[in-house]
Amino acid sequence: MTRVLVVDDEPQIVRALVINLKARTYEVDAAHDGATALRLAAARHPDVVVLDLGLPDMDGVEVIRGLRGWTRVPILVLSARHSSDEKVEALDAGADDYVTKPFGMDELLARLRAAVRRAEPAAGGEGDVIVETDEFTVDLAAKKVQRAGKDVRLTPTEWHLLEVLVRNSGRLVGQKQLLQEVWGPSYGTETNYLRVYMAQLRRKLEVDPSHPKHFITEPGMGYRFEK
Amino acid sequence: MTRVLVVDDEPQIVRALVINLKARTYEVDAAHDGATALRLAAARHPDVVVLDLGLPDMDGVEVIRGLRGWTRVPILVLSARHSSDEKVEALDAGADDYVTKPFGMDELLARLRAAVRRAEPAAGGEGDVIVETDEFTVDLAAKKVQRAGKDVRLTPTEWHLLEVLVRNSGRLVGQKQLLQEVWGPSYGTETNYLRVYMAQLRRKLEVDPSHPKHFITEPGMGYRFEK
DNA sequence: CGGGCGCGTCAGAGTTCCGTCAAGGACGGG
DNA sequence: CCCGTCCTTGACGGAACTCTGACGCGCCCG
Repeated sequence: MTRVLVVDDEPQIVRALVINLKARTYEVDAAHDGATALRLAAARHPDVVVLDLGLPDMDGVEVIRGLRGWTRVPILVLSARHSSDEKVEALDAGADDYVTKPFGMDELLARLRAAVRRAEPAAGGEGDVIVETDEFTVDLAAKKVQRAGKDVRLTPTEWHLLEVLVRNSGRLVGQKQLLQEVWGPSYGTETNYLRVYMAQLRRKLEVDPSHPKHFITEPGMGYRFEK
Repeated sequence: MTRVLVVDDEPQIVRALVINLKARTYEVDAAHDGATALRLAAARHPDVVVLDLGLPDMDGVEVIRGLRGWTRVPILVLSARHSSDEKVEALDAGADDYVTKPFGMDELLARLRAAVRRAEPAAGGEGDVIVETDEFTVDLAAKKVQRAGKDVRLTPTEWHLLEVLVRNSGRLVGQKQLLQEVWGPSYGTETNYLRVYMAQLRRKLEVDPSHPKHFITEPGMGYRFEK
């Protein structure tokens, strides 16, 4: 199910959006200020963010930057300001779309669909995205891992970590990036989490967990997944 | 360079767009009807399409569908019609954005930048920039070095040093600059660090480390990386 | 011819970083 | 209310990395 984060300080707008979105079977989180928005985005990993620029605690553009520091989630800006400069600033800060109030609900929903659609896995059409190694297979779409024909049980955090690594297959992923993508932007330094969960993953997926073939440590830099 | 396909039947609008885009160093193709647009898109593979819905030969939405049949190129719709239904139809047909005429050029360009930006290689795919020599290859994005088909292990400092040299491929990099970029601004004189780590790099990457072909010392000045 | 300088090489000391284990706490389901 | 699962946190031994000093070599210049 698609998860939407709605950020606006006007309760009636939030209410209208939440009702309309839930009616279309979106999952909705709501925040009424920028700090909450950033926290919720980190905790819930929405598929799209609807963001009002006029927030009580911080500039909307700062929220955009805060998000763009660690995620490419689509951001649909909502604003009462029509000036061209405002739009340009928001878009260049990393927003995906800009709608001025008052807005038509139909149009907003269509723009939201467009934003979600284009964020979907690129090579659409064919079957699921499956990454294979000698010893196990990862199905990114189905969120399933198989080893020797049997499903492997992963906890949410383990899966999330695996997902980031597999999506960057072959590339080195910095520990800061890993931490921020899995645990959220404020967890840039808790490298002990990484150590614990990498060990879990290796125990569940590697033949010889103490001599990993696929989850490779690059000391001082990060980790790398290799087929 | 980014290539833009402009589709509109009003010459003055096309002219205004072409001038503005070329001034910002975009490469521009123009079409004045739907059939030409589809043909040009196939022939030239633009990075983004700016499409007016009101075309003489076919419905703009049909053009969108025609493009979406085989490409995910961003489509930015331009239209004189303000009705919500029109927007929804175009967006659901596969358009990425919808701007109503008359439009502000600044805003249009910002939306265009946003569309191009998010189409950029996410982090998936293979398309990394790779620097090659006879004996080894350096993948800057993946932080990966291969030699004779096998991965070479580099420590953070070694990698950092290599990165600076490769990014300045062919140019001389002063020792002060190297030291400051790798070890920090306060390390302008510790040239012994350089000696040690250059030796490591050569040992790992050069065929004959004592007679380097790629990591060349310029006595008294600095070092140079040569393919 | 000899001394100074810059560079390459080597090996050891010290520090940082990583894997592992285990215990405690939060949360949800039965 | 209890129990199981999952996340967090701390501690520790060992491995990897960085730093540092010593030495030899070639080159330039006195």
